Amino acid sequence: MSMQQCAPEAPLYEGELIEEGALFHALADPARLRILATLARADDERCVCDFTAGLALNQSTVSHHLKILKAAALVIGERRGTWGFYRLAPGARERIERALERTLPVAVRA
Amino acid sequence: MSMQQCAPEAPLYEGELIEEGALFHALADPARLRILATLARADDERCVCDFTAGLALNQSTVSHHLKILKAAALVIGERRGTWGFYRLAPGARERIERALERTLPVAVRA
DNA sequence: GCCTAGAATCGACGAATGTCGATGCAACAA
DNA sequence: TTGTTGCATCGACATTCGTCGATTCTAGGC
Repeated sequence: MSMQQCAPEAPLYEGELIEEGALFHALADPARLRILATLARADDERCVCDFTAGLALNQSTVSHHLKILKAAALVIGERRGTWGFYRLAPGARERIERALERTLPVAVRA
Repeated sequence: MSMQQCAPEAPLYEGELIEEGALFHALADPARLRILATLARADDERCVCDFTAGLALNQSTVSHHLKILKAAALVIGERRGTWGFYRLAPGARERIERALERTLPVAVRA
């Protein structure tokens, strides 16, 4: 018996990471990332019409992506009059960073 | 005319963010996140059999997820003898952090 | 040689996703 | 009132995704 052994019983990381997966899922689309990147660089809010004009996508598709980002609590939407305005949700980046930290902690050695 | 105005011409963020979206896509599944979390907490590599045993998934499904993580350059796989071993790719976390930084930069005000 | 075991690949399936066109809705303009 | 405009919602479609069973491949053990 000279065959290389694999450790007899090595358990997996216990966490389910379901919420983390859902959060990363909201980031798994270029159009949504571009919306987030625009909002992150805006001083304040941005009009929905900017996204429908700037993205090469149908208006209903843009609305669909905004809904997903809102459901993930990454953006906050508000309607004033005829126009809709969106802004980055407070702590959006921190939530992503924490999800990443729970998955791939910086402290490699505990 | 008292209607609230939306800025006349506000361009979007220029980046395409396609690669970033693909990277986040690889993270958009709890099983893959759990594999990554396990590898990140391992001193070294882990046997594939640990994942097939620990995840409530078919062996072919686990292999499929490992292939996706490998294609995203988040893990490195090696086969020695009968067993397969995977480890976290060097700089995996840094690549994710940079993708996040390109999307939601920390420096809110340029 | 033959047989076994771990892992990757293939084929198929249902479910979810991204996209669009059409419709609905709310608010303003005339 | 009627008409218009911006956005959300609905219905449908093709594509992708996650999952499984079966098969293939490689490497050891006999």
